[in-house]
Amino acid sequence: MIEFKNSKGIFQQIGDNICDRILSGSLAVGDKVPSVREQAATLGVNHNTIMRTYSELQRDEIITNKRGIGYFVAKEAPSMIREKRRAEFFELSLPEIIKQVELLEIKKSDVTELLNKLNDNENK
Amino acid sequence: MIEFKNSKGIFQQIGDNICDRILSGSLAVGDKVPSVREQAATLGVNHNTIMRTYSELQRDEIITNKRGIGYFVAKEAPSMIREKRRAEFFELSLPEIIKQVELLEIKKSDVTELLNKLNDNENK
Amino acid sequence: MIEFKNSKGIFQQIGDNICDRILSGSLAVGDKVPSVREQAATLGVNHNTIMRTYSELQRDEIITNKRGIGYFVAKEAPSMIREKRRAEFFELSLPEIIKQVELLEIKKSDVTELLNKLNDNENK
Amino acid sequence: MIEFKNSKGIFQQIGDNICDRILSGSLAVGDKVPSVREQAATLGVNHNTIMRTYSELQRDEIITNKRGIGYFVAKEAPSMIREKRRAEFFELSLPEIIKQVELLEIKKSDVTELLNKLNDNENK
DNA sequence: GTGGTCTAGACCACC
DNA sequence: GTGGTCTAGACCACA
Repeated sequence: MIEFKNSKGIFQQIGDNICDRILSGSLAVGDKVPSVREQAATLGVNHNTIMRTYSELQRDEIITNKRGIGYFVAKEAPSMIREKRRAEFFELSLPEIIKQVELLEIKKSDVTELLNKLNDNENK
Repeated sequence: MIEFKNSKGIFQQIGDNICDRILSGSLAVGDKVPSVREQAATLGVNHNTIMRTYSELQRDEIITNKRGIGYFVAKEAPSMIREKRRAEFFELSLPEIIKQVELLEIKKSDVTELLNKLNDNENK
Repeated sequence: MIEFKNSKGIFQQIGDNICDRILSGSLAVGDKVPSVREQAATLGVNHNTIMRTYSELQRDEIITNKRGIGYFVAKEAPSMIREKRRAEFFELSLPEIIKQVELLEIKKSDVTELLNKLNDNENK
Repeated sequence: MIEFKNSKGIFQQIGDNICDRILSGSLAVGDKVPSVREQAATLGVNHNTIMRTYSELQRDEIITNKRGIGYFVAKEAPSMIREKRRAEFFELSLPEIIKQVELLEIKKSDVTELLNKLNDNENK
């Protein structure tokens, strides 16, 4: 799950992963996130790396810290993450995709084919 | 045009830029690309940086080298670039987009709206 | 061991040397290779030179990189090296030898004499 | 015939080629070698490059210069070239090949197969 | 501590 | 003039 040779930092990949789980509901508001040591052991990573991940998530008010007990998913976490990501999506990701499709003369059908899968999801 | 504080390295941005120019036809197959030191002076960067750019472009068979003369746009450069970028698109960009659309519950209409512009391009 | 006036670049000789050590087993799969700067200090060369060596070895999938930790001998390294060198042998070295033997009218016996030593190896 | 991206200099490749032709008899002792300008035009190379080739061949007493007339294959050229190349062959090329065959565990049959072609040549 | 990038400047071989 | 390699030293991000 962790790509050691990715362009993003490992601490960031882990943070993204936690955000993903919060969005998908696999980590609900108020849930305790794995402890630093536990998380480090699970992922086979230095605990300093996890510390940085949690520190930044806390700074972004996505998790909160109760001293001596652990970190917990903040009340507003899902909406904050969704807000932030939507902004990134519409301002960065999507325009880039559009540009690529035009420049590379990619067939619309190749893209819509994959989008149709999403239609099914919306009907769920 | 070159962003010095981008996440991508300068040498890579310069390479991307050259690829763009090849795709757009501003640099045609067989054309001589600016000499290493000339390019360095033009862009205000070190010649080693350009060397790295050119070396990687040569490795990807986008430019070729004639000893003592310079670098030239390779015969298969446009197709190589297109192929490389398409691979990146379908393997990296698009899956990421799909994932985001699902996770953020973005409306299909918001995406298709932008795709419709591409229909126009196909009719050209 | 490193020849500074050789036709091959220093960075390449160092790479060849590492490959030799992998083939001979002195560097085993999964082993950490010396850190860039440590290696540089050991060999008395610049760290950029080692960076180039390691980058190319990584590109050839002979070593892999774990961010912030170091470089490690890749799983498929020995077979990759053997494959690469065999290709070089049959495509470059051997044809050159054949050409010389023909052109110089060298006696077959002079060559087979040395090849017979190899018979012994095969019987091992 | 000329590889622009070879490790050997172009001037050297051209010289090697001329030596090859002298060995094979395609250029006989006393023959006039192509003029600098003619050779340059034929190979699509700068005439300075040819000048360097001829200068070095002259220095090695493989060709001689008659001012205003041209360059000619020297009397002792074939034997000199053969001598030089044989030395290189037995001291450099062959030992390297032997080393490779052992290290890469290349089958003897793969090598002898190609050597057998030489037997046929010897019978000519 | 690790790698990664860039600069500045030097030196070389080749065309 | 061209590319190519190496050094020395700096700065940064990441673990």
